[in-house]
Amino acid sequence: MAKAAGRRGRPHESNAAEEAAPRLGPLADFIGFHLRLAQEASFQAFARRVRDYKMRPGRFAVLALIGENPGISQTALGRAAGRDKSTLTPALNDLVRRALVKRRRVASDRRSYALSLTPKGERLLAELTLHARAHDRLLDEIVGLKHKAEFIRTLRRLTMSLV
Amino acid sequence: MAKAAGRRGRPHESNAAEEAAPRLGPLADFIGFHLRLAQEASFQAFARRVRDYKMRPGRFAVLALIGENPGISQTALGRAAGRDKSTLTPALNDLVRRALVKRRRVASDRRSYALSLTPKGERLLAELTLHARAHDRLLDEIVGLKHKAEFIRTLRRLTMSLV
DNA sequence: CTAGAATAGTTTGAGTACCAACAATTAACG
DNA sequence: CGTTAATTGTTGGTACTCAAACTATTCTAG
Repeated sequence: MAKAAGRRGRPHESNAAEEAAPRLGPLADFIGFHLRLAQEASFQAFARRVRDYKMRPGRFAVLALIGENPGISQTALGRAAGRDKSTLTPALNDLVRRALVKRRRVASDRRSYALSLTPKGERLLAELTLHARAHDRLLDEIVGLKHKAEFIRTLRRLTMSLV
Repeated sequence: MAKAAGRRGRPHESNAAEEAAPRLGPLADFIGFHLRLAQEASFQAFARRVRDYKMRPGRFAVLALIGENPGISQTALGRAAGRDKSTLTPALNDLVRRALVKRRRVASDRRSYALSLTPKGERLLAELTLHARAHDRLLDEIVGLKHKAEFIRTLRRLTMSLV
């Protein structure tokens, strides 16, 4: 394997080692590798789409989860979004500063916050959701509507099983 | 003051807003959202597995791609790994410092480097590949061997189509 | 009632990512 | 040849991530 080494004289040909399509080797069969590439591609595509809102997929997910679960705590939000709670602190600071999210102290447990959207946050979420739907329709097309449900089930199985 | 300010002592209600399983709302149907969660879970699981080597999935992919394509340039490596070239500079600095990768100047194009593994790099790659295979066998089990090929094809389609 | 454990959120530090701007080198074309 | 354009890798700026250490509060034994 991996022959084609050694000759150093006149590299008149593919000297530059796989200019177009490098070999993936064992990587080609690794689910994790392709998972990462696909996730990054989807992430970038969505980020480009909503660039004007200064929102990226993570922020959108936070906004959507708060909108869907008013009163949720930061810790629970982190679990749902798959992010460490320490990651949410600056993100929420930003969203609160932009008057999209409200942090309300909870009387029964003064350690935690109850998060909710402001009317402005609701409006922005509604608008972003339209873009997100459009983005996901594109993904649907690529995945194929027939396979979508099964594909998402598989992704969820991975998420759940690996913790 | 402000002691008995409210009604305490009735915490049997699910006041804390979705403690166990928050609602996902529209997110539940978004491929990108589940893609991110699954990728992160797989990433973490692999990172835990090879923690002792001070290697993470991205570094492993870089090592594997160089091993598979000796002489590859940093730019081509970045494309293959789905990373910006500027991201690779510090990563390669580290790998060179650890004597796992060699940077060789190319006579025919003195702008670029030809990357290759050192013997030590080859050995580490071989060892890491074993762990990667074990990790991926776990993923195979979750995905189901029957669906693996189709699953990877779908991921590749996403990567290629979105660029 | 009180000491210790557990939990919510914040801070800090290291790592990783992109992009834009840059110097050095090479290619394209008159 | 010489001017201009493109490419390779690096640097600097910003952003996002986790994990560990920390503060404040609540829970739990005893």
